[in-house]
Amino acid sequence: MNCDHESEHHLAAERAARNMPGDEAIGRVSAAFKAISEPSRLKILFALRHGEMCVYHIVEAVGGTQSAVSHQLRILRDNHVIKSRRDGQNIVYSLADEHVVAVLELACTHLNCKL
Amino acid sequence: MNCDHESEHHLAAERAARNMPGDEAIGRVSAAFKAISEPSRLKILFALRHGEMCVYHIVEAVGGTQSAVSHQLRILRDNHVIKSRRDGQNIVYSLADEHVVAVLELACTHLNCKL
DNA sequence: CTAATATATGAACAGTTATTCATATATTGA
DNA sequence: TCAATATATGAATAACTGTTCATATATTAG
Repeated sequence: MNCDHESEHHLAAERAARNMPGDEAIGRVSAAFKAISEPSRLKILFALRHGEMCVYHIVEAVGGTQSAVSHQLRILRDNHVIKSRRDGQNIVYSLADEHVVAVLELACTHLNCKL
Repeated sequence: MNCDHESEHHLAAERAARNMPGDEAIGRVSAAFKAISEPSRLKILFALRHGEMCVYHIVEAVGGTQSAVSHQLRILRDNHVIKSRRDGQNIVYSLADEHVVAVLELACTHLNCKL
């Protein structure tokens, strides 16, 4: 039921268990990646790479209904992937910081997707 | 029903729509992020940062049943997040490449998680 | 203040997904 | 070949999540 317990792998397993982030950290990272993993939300992020936009224009860029986009924006903002500011009647959204761009570009490089 | 159509935002929206990756690319990126977004699979990735491991030791490091871990490993491998090789009776798993480490570290930096 | 515009939100339904259980496949040693 | 070990997988259920619809809130113009 067990394989070699003196092996390199066993040592790696011990180190891994000892250094495993707590559930709180795992949960936050998980939520962030989950937020950027849905196709409709990914489209929003790819759209916002071209500059900040209000909701109406995001809808224009990615398609779908205003309600659906608004729900998705909330999830992205709650997970610190995008940020928002009010400008008169509009709420203007933009990517939270350069980390977001970097992660998207890394993923595209890794998967051979053209940006 | 429309806000300023000559604004910067409108131009950004046009550019965004024009340069939006196709559904195929969006789907691949989405699947990859979805793969690394589930807590149980994230734990596997954090574990594998300490070196390649066979299934038994991954189970040891992350907890859960052998079956559940095996299902998760399949999803990670299908999405090119991890790779595997056979070594006798064991299948040894490891992170696919440095992109994976980089993405995890970016996320942790962004979210102020200690690694 | 009122109407119009822009955005957000709660509830409900539909589709997706992680886990469990039982079982199958593959490799090794005897 | 047979038994033991290591890993994978199909089906089923339970939990989660995205979208829609209806409606609410907030800002501005008049």
